[in-house]
Amino acid sequence: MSRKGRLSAAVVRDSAPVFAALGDETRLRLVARLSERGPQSIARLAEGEPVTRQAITKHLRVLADAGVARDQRRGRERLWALERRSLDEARRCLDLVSQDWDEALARLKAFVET
Amino acid sequence: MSRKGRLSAAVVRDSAPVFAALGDETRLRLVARLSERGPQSIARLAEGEPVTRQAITKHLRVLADAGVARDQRRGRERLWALERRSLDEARRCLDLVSQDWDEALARLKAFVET
DNA sequence: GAAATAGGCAACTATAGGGTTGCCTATTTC
DNA sequence: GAAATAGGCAACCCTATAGTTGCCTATTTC
Repeated sequence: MSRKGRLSAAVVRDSAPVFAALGDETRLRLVARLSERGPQSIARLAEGEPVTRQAITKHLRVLADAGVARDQRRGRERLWALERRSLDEARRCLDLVSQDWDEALARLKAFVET
Repeated sequence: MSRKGRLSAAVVRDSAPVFAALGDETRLRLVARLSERGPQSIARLAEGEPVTRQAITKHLRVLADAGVARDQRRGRERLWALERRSLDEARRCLDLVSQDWDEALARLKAFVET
Protein backbone atom coordinates (compact mmCIF):
# COMPACT_ATOMS: atom_id res chain seq x y z
CA MET A 1 0.00 0.00 0.00
CA SER A 2 0.85 3.70 -0.20
CA ARG A 3 2.71 3.58 -3.52
CA LYS A 4 5.30 6.24 -3.99
CA GLY A 5 3.37 8.28 -6.49
CA ARG A 6 4.93 10.39 -9.17
CA LEU A 7 4.63 13.82 -7.65
CA SER A 8 7.90 14.65 -5.96
CA ALA A 9 8.20 17.56 -3.58
CA ALA A 10 10.31 19.25 -6.24
CA VAL A 11 7.55 19.10 -8.83
CA VAL A 12 5.11 20.62 -6.36
CA ARG A 13 7.57 23.33 -5.39
CA ASP A 14 8.28 24.24 -9.01
CA SER A 15 4.75 24.07 -10.34
CA ALA A 16 2.86 25.92 -7.62
CA PRO A 17 4.25 29.35 -8.59
CA VAL A 18 3.37 28.72 -12.22
CA PHE A 19 -0.21 27.85 -11.31
CA ALA A 20 -0.35 30.89 -9.07
CA ALA A 21 0.73 33.06 -11.99
CA LEU A 22 -1.97 31.56 -14.21
CA GLY A 23 -4.54 31.86 -11.45
CA ASP A 24 -5.54 35.42 -12.19
CA GLU A 25 -8.04 36.12 -14.95
CA THR A 26 -6.19 39.12 -16.32
CA ARG A 27 -2.91 37.22 -16.43
CA LEU A 28 -4.45 34.13 -17.99
CA ARG A 29 -5.98 36.40 -20.62
CA LEU A 30 -2.54 37.89 -21.24
CA VAL A 31 -1.13 34.40 -21.68
CA ALA A 32 -3.95 33.61 -24.09
CA ARG A 33 -3.25 36.76 -26.10
CA LEU A 34 0.44 36.02 -26.23
CA SER A 35 -0.17 32.47 -27.36
CA GLU A 36 -2.62 33.50 -30.05
CA ARG A 37 -1.01 36.60 -31.44
CA GLY A 38 2.64 36.08 -30.62
CA PRO A 39 5.11 38.49 -28.96
CA GLN A 40 3.66 41.91 -28.23
CA SER A 41 4.47 45.21 -26.57
CA ILE A 42 2.97 46.28 -23.27
CA ALA A 43 0.79 48.95 -24.85
CA ARG A 44 -0.56 46.39 -27.29
CA LEU A 45 -1.28 43.94 -24.51
CA ALA A 46 -3.01 46.59 -22.44
CA GLU A 47 -5.29 47.47 -25.36
CA GLY A 48 -8.85 46.48 -24.60
CA GLU A 49 -8.04 45.34 -21.09
CA PRO A 50 -10.21 46.86 -18.38
CA VAL A 51 -7.23 47.91 -16.22
CA THR A 52 -4.42 50.44 -16.60
CA ARG A 53 -1.16 49.88 -18.41
CA GLN A 54 0.59 49.94 -15.06
CA ALA A 55 -1.52 47.05 -13.85
CA ILE A 56 -0.61 45.11 -16.98
CA THR A 57 3.07 45.82 -16.40
CA LYS A 58 2.77 44.40 -12.90
CA HIS A 59 1.01 41.30 -14.16
CA LEU A 60 3.71 40.75 -16.76
CA ARG A 61 6.30 41.04 -13.99
CA VAL A 62 4.48 38.29 -12.09
CA LEU A 63 4.43 36.08 -15.19
CA ALA A 64 8.14 36.69 -15.65
CA ASP A 65 8.94 35.82 -12.03
CA ALA A 66 7.10 32.54 -12.45
CA GLY A 67 9.05 31.86 -15.63
CA VAL A 68 5.91 31.93 -17.75
CA ALA A 69 6.95 34.87 -19.90
CA ARG A 70 10.07 36.80 -20.71
CA ASP A 71 10.68 40.25 -22.13
CA GLN A 72 13.15 41.79 -24.49
CA ARG A 73 13.78 45.47 -25.10
CA ARG A 74 13.22 46.48 -28.66
CA GLY A 75 13.87 50.14 -29.31
CA ARG A 76 11.54 52.17 -27.17
CA GLU A 77 9.20 49.30 -26.57
CA ARG A 78 9.46 46.01 -24.72
CA LEU A 79 8.32 42.84 -26.38
CA TRP A 80 6.83 40.11 -24.23
CA ALA A 81 6.63 36.47 -25.21
CA LEU A 82 5.70 33.21 -23.58
CA GLU A 83 8.24 30.80 -22.18
CA ARG A 84 7.36 27.23 -23.00
CA ARG A 85 9.39 25.48 -20.35
CA SER A 86 7.35 26.38 -17.27
CA LEU A 87 4.05 25.92 -19.04
CA ASP A 88 5.07 22.44 -20.08
CA GLU A 89 6.15 21.75 -16.53
CA ALA A 90 2.71 22.73 -15.25
CA ARG A 91 1.06 20.52 -17.84
CA ARG A 92 3.24 17.63 -16.81
CA CYS A 93 2.30 18.19 -13.19
CA LEU A 94 -1.40 17.91 -14.02
CA ASP A 95 -0.70 14.78 -16.03
CA LEU A 96 1.01 13.20 -13.05
CA VAL A 97 -1.91 14.02 -10.79
CA SER A 98 -4.23 12.45 -13.33
CA GLN A 99 -2.18 9.28 -13.58
CA ASP A 100 -1.77 8.86 -9.84
CA TRP A 101 -5.45 9.43 -9.33
CA ASP A 102 -6.36 6.83 -11.94
CA GLU A 103 -4.18 4.29 -10.21
CA ALA A 104 -5.52 5.14 -6.77
CA LEU A 105 -9.05 4.59 -8.03
CA ALA A 106 -8.09 1.31 -9.63
CA ARG A 107 -6.55 0.10 -6.36
CA LEU A 108 -9.63 1.20 -4.46
CA LYS A 109 -11.86 -0.67 -6.87
CA ALA A 110 -9.74 -3.79 -6.63
CA PHE A 111 -9.87 -3.53 -2.85
CA VAL A 112 -13.64 -3.19 -2.74
CA GLU A 113 -14.08 -6.17 -5.01
CA THR A 114 -12.20 -8.42 -2.62
CA MET B 1 -3.63 37.59 -39.64
CA SER B 2 -4.84 37.49 -36.05
CA ARG B 3 -6.40 34.02 -36.19
CA LYS B 4 -9.21 33.43 -33.78
CA GLY B 5 -7.29 31.20 -31.41
CA ARG B 6 -8.84 28.47 -29.34
CA LEU B 7 -8.99 30.15 -25.97
CA SER B 8 -12.45 31.56 -25.51
CA ALA B 9 -13.21 34.03 -22.76
CA ALA B 10 -15.23 31.26 -21.14
CA VAL B 11 -12.26 28.93 -20.91
CA VAL B 12 -10.19 31.66 -19.31
CA ARG B 13 -12.96 32.51 -16.87
CA ASP B 14 -13.44 28.88 -15.86
CA SER B 15 -9.80 27.87 -15.66
CA ALA B 16 -8.34 30.82 -13.78
CA PRO B 17 -9.95 29.87 -10.44
CA VAL B 18 -8.70 26.31 -10.82
CA PHE B 19 -5.14 27.50 -11.42
CA ALA B 20 -5.48 29.87 -8.48
CA ALA B 21 -6.50 26.94 -6.29
CA LEU B 22 -3.50 24.93 -7.43
CA GLY B 23 -1.22 27.92 -7.04
CA ASP B 24 -0.46 27.40 -3.38
CA GLU B 25 2.19 24.91 -2.33
CA THR B 26 0.20 23.50 0.56
CA ARG B 27 -2.86 23.02 -1.60
CA LEU B 28 -0.92 21.49 -4.47
CA ARG B 29 0.61 19.11 -1.96
CA LEU B 30 -2.90 18.22 -0.74
CA VAL B 31 -3.93 17.52 -4.32
CA ALA B 32 -0.85 15.33 -4.74
CA ARG B 33 -1.66 13.43 -1.56
CA LEU B 34 -5.25 12.90 -2.61
CA SER B 35 -4.21 11.70 -6.03
CA GLU B 36 -1.63 9.29 -4.66
CA ARG B 37 -3.40 7.89 -1.66
CA GLY B 38 -7.05 8.35 -2.55
CA PRO B 39 -9.87 9.88 -0.44
CA GLN B 40 -8.83 10.89 3.07
CA SER B 41 -10.08 12.60 6.19
CA ILE B 42 -8.97 16.08 7.20
CA ALA B 43 -6.91 14.82 10.15
CA ARG B 44 -5.13 12.39 7.85
CA LEU B 45 -4.43 15.11 5.32
CA ALA B 46 -3.12 17.43 8.01
CA GLU B 47 -0.72 14.76 9.23
CA GLY B 48 2.86 15.79 8.53
CA GLU B 49 1.86 19.17 7.14
CA PRO B 50 3.63 22.13 8.71
CA VAL B 51 0.40 24.04 9.38
CA THR B 52 -2.59 23.55 11.65
CA ARG B 53 -5.62 21.44 10.89
CA GLN B 54 -7.63 24.65 10.62
CA ALA B 55 -5.37 25.89 7.86
CA ILE B 56 -5.84 22.59 6.04
CA THR B 57 -9.61 22.90 6.39
CA LYS B 58 -9.46 26.34 4.83
CA HIS B 59 -7.34 25.09 1.96
CA LEU B 60 -9.75 22.25 1.31
CA ARG B 61 -12.58 24.79 1.25
CA VAL B 62 -10.68 26.72 -1.43
CA LEU B 63 -10.17 23.56 -3.47
CA ALA B 64 -13.86 22.78 -3.17
CA ASP B 65 -14.89 26.28 -4.27
CA ALA B 66 -12.72 25.87 -7.36
CA GLY B 67 -14.32 22.50 -8.04
CA VAL B 68 -11.03 20.68 -7.59
CA ALA B 69 -12.15 18.58 -4.64
CA ARG B 70 -15.36 17.57 -2.97
CA ASP B 71 -16.16 16.25 0.48
CA GLN B 72 -18.55 13.75 1.90
CA ARG B 73 -19.47 13.23 5.56
CA ARG B 74 -18.69 9.77 6.80
CA GLY B 75 -19.63 9.27 10.41
CA ARG B 76 -17.67 11.67 12.53
CA GLU B 77 -15.16 12.37 9.84
CA ARG B 78 -15.26 14.03 6.45
CA LEU B 79 -13.70 12.35 3.47
CA TRP B 80 -12.15 14.50 0.78
CA ALA B 81 -11.53 13.39 -2.77
CA LEU B 82 -10.45 14.97 -6.02
CA GLU B 83 -12.86 16.03 -8.71
CA ARG B 84 -11.58 15.13 -12.14
CA ARG B 85 -13.67 17.50 -14.18
CA SER B 86 -12.00 20.80 -13.27
CA LEU B 87 -8.51 19.32 -13.33
CA ASP B 88 -9.12 18.06 -16.84
CA GLU B 89 -10.43 21.47 -17.78
CA ALA B 90 -7.23 23.11 -16.57
CA ARG B 91 -5.15 20.58 -18.50
CA ARG B 92 -7.13 21.30 -21.62
CA CYS B 93 -6.57 25.01 -21.13
CA LEU B 94 -2.81 24.51 -21.04
CA ASP B 95 -3.04 22.32 -24.12
CA LEU B 96 -4.86 25.07 -26.00
CA VAL B 97 -2.23 27.61 -25.02
CA SER B 98 0.44 25.25 -26.27
CA GLN B 99 -1.25 24.67 -29.59
CA ASP B 100 -1.96 28.35 -30.22
CA TRP B 101 1.60 29.21 -29.32
CA ASP B 102 2.97 26.60 -31.70
CA GLU B 103 0.90 28.01 -34.52
CA ALA B 104 1.84 31.59 -33.72
CA LEU B 105 5.50 30.65 -33.87
CA ALA B 106 5.02 28.84 -37.14
CA ARG B 107 3.32 31.90 -38.65
CA LEU B 108 6.10 34.12 -37.34
CA LYS B 109 8.71 31.86 -38.86
CA ALA B 110 6.92 31.76 -42.20
CA PHE B 111 6.66 35.54 -42.13
CA VAL B 112 10.34 36.03 -41.39
CA GLU B 113 11.30 33.69 -44.19
CA THR B 114 9.47 35.80 -46.75
C1' DG C 1 13.99 70.19 -31.98
C1' DA C 2 9.06 69.73 -30.67
C1' DA C 3 5.45 66.47 -30.18
C1' DA C 4 4.00 62.08 -29.73
C1' DT C 5 4.68 57.45 -28.17
C1' DA C 6 6.32 53.57 -24.97
C1' DG C 7 7.44 52.63 -20.77
C1' DG C 8 9.49 53.08 -15.71
C1' DC C 9 9.27 54.52 -10.78
C1' DA C 10 7.22 55.50 -6.45
C1' DA C 11 3.67 56.23 -3.25
C1' DC C 12 -0.55 55.03 -1.76
C1' DT C 13 -5.12 52.35 -0.90
C1' DA C 14 -7.93 48.49 -0.11
C1' DT C 15 -8.94 43.86 0.15
C1' DA C 16 -8.06 38.97 0.03
C1' DG C 17 -5.45 35.24 1.76
C1' DG C 18 -2.78 32.24 4.78
C1' DG C 19 -2.17 31.43 9.30
C1' DT C 20 -3.16 31.29 14.28
C1' DT C 21 -5.75 30.55 18.80
C1' DG C 22 -9.64 29.40 21.71
C1' DC C 23 -13.52 27.07 22.39
C1' DC C 24 -17.70 24.38 21.10
C1' DT C 25 -20.24 20.16 19.00
C1' DA C 26 -20.74 15.54 17.28
C1' DT C 27 -19.41 10.84 17.06
C1' DT C 28 -16.78 6.82 18.59
C1' DT C 29 -14.64 3.80 21.76
C1' DC C 30 -13.82 1.56 26.19
C1' DG D 1 -21.26 7.50 30.62
C1' DA D 2 -16.43 9.26 30.46
C1' DA D 3 -12.61 9.96 27.49
C1' DA D 4 -10.81 10.29 23.19
C1' DT D 5 -11.25 11.59 18.42
C1' DA D 6 -12.82 14.44 14.25
C1' DG D 7 -14.21 18.47 13.01
C1' DG D 8 -16.71 23.38 13.00
C1' DC D 9 -17.00 28.39 14.17
C1' DA D 10 -15.38 32.91 15.00
C1' DA D 11 -12.20 36.42 15.90
C1' DC D 12 -8.04 38.11 15.04
C1' DC D 13 -3.19 39.29 12.78
C1' DC D 14 -0.20 40.27 9.11
C1' DT D 15 1.33 40.39 4.52
C1' DA D 16 0.79 39.91 -0.32
C1' DT D 17 -1.54 41.58 -4.18
C1' DA D 18 -4.40 44.09 -7.51
C1' DG D 19 -5.27 48.35 -8.52
C1' DT D 20 -4.75 53.40 -8.80
C1' DT D 21 -2.51 58.16 -9.72
C1' DG D 22 1.16 61.35 -10.75
C1' DC D 23 5.16 62.28 -12.78
C1' DC D 24 9.67 61.25 -15.07
C1' DT D 25 12.76 59.19 -18.92
C1' DA D 26 13.84 57.32 -23.37
C1' DT D 27 12.96 56.79 -28.12
C1' DT D 28 10.59 57.88 -32.43
C1' DT D 29 8.46 60.67 -35.78
C1' DC D 30 7.46 64.94 -38.27
